[in-house]
Amino acid sequence: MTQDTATNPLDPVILGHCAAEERTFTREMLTRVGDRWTLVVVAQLRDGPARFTELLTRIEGISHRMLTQTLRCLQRDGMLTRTAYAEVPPRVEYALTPLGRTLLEPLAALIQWSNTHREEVAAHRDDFDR
Amino acid sequence: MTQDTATNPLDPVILGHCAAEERTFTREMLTRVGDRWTLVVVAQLRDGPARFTELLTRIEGISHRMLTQTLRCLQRDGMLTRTAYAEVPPRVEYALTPLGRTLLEPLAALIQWSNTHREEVAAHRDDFDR
DNA sequence: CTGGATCCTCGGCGATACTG
DNA sequence: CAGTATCGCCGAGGATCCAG
Repeated sequence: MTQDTATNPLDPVILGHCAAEERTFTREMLTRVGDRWTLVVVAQLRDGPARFTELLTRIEGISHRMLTQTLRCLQRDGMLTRTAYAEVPPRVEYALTPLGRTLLEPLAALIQWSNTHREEVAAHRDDFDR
Repeated sequence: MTQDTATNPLDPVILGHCAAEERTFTREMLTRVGDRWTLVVVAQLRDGPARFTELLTRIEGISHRMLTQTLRCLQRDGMLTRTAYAEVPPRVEYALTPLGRTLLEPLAALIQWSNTHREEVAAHRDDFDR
């Protein structure tokens, strides 16, 4: 490969100087993180497991359908676990896995960025809209 | 618990313990970063300015319409500059601003994460789909 | 309570045609 | 060459109903 592709992660992934699999996966992850509910769900599980209805209640605005879908997606990727208890009525608990937690760290950096630059961006927008 | 809420950016932003403005803006930024073209455009400008058609050619799959839209969006936020030269035929150059470049840093962390954990996630998926 | 399946709407995006 | 406006399609996602 080219010499510096290893040093800056942006080069290989975004510019295409790497395996198609990696590019695809990275795009997929960015899309995930950028979608409406993934992060909210993950954040809700950060301090401990929660049940389905519990999440549905706590997360304002999410629909039944999207919660299911988001949970399945995260579960499939090994970001969270689903534990069904054989009771009536059924009880299901979702919990973040260690892998799921590792994602929170790089995300924090991005969130930090947005907090730091919010006003600067807002100023640019006002200027542009004038 | 409560004491470390200030140190972990995830708490205020995602969990809602902060100003609505900040939450909204953070969501907006995550959506931006997660959309199909923003990062690709930014990456293309990383090594220097480029013209409209140049970008259109280099970025495989992007439509005329989406390139315009993506560029306007980034320009409005002060992430890039648009310079039109009074010539015939017209020439317009787009260039990343310092603000735009600062965004690349936290993004690299996320991209790094996806590279590191790609195979692990893939394994989970295979397992789940079985 | 959990979660699948179905229907239906709405908005994003590509294609295209048109201005400066 | 660069950019806007219009149209039409397609799919994401909400509402709802059914099942275990």
